[in-house]
Amino acid sequence: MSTVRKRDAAATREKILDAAEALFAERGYHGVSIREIVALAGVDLALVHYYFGPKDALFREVIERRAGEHVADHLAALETLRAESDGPPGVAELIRAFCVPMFEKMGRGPRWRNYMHLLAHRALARQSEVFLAPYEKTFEPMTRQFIAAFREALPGVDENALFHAVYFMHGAIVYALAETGAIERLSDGRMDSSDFGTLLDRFVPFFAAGFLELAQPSR
Amino acid sequence: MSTVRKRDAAATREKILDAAEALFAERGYHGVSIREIVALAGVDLALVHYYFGPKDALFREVIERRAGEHVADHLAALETLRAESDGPPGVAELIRAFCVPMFEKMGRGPRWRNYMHLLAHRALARQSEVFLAPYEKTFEPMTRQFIAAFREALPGVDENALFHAVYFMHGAIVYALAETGAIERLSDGRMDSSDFGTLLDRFVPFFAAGFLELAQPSR
DNA sequence: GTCTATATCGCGATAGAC
DNA sequence: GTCTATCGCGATATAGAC
Repeated sequence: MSTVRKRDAAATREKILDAAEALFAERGYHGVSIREIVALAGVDLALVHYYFGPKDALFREVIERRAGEHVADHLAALETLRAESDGPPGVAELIRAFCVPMFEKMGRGPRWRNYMHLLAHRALARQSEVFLAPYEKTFEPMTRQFIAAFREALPGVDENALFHAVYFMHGAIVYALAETGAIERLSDGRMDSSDFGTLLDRFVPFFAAGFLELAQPSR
Repeated sequence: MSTVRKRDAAATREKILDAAEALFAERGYHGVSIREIVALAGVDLALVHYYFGPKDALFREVIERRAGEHVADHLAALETLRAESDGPPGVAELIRAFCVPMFEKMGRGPRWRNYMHLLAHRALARQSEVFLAPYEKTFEPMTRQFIAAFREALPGVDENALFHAVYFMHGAIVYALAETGAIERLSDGRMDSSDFGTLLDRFVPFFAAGFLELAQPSR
């Protein structure tokens, strides 16, 4: 009996988190009410407060549910790359290791895709939003490790220029992950924002050329 | 007398639009109430409906107030470039003409800066948001003109690859315009997201290298 | 753990005096 | 053109029955 109760409890929690994830990804924190979340989840209104407390705590939990695995995937990709390389990994490999863990999750199914949409949307939110801080603590240390690896790959390059290059790359990734439909509209439907395989094949050489330009200006 | 009335009316309208612009840029459409807007503007609650009607119409008006001038600046930059060049403009010049009209506005004062923050935030919003359509009609034709110019500058390059390149560049611009504080945090305060002069000097060669890679793959 | 019922508040919108 | 007053609704949150 208590086992059944426990399993139901876990299932209820997940149903709420899944619904919240989908709706927050679609319309942002303020654009979604708890009532809409429970309607989509098929659970009672009061259960949200029972499991998660106030709305902002629910929002944080939606991100934190997947953030650990997400960041671990990035760090594992960097580790693998270092283990396989003689000497410091090259720029193209680092770019690939930085974006594959994100692009790959877009194909894992609707839940991970909603999570990535949510992260992309959140990446453009301004600092003042209360619920941003915990996220930054998880993701920024990972980004710093990649920046350190880029520094090794491009010795002698101005440090601030390198920060800017990573900044440019991160912006492009975030925009692609958001899947706003911009590329479908601009290409009159001939391209597909969810084709992250083709996107990756173009992304890596494009940004590698930019990073290499830092080390060897063409004029 | 009626002149005074008219001038006051226009001033009231502007006060509401300025306050709405600042708050929508900070927290998005759903994160701001009309009551907060009138509090910041120092005008009466009922005047918002008198001048603009419902909340979503006010939001559209905030964007449309500046969108015309903004888009015209882009097109003028492209025209100037074409007039000054023998033959089709080069890739670096096109990149500069595409991003200068945006970066430049960040230094024009807080109102234009708020408008750009709002556009950046909005660029990541998902299609379903009702109030996106009019904006797309204004900006997409301009973007198409730049894409056509890039196509002339890089004859023979795969068209979809070119779309992706513009997509990457646009993502990086949007992220920079949002000024989320990410670069300050990652650089431990040594860099400044509002220094668009330095950013531009790095942006142009970085992305020019990426575009040129499309035409001359390094391997 | 779940659901009913409700407290309390702030929202967008508007009617009508001035 | 501006302001007072208020309507009706839906929001978050919670107390308490089951």
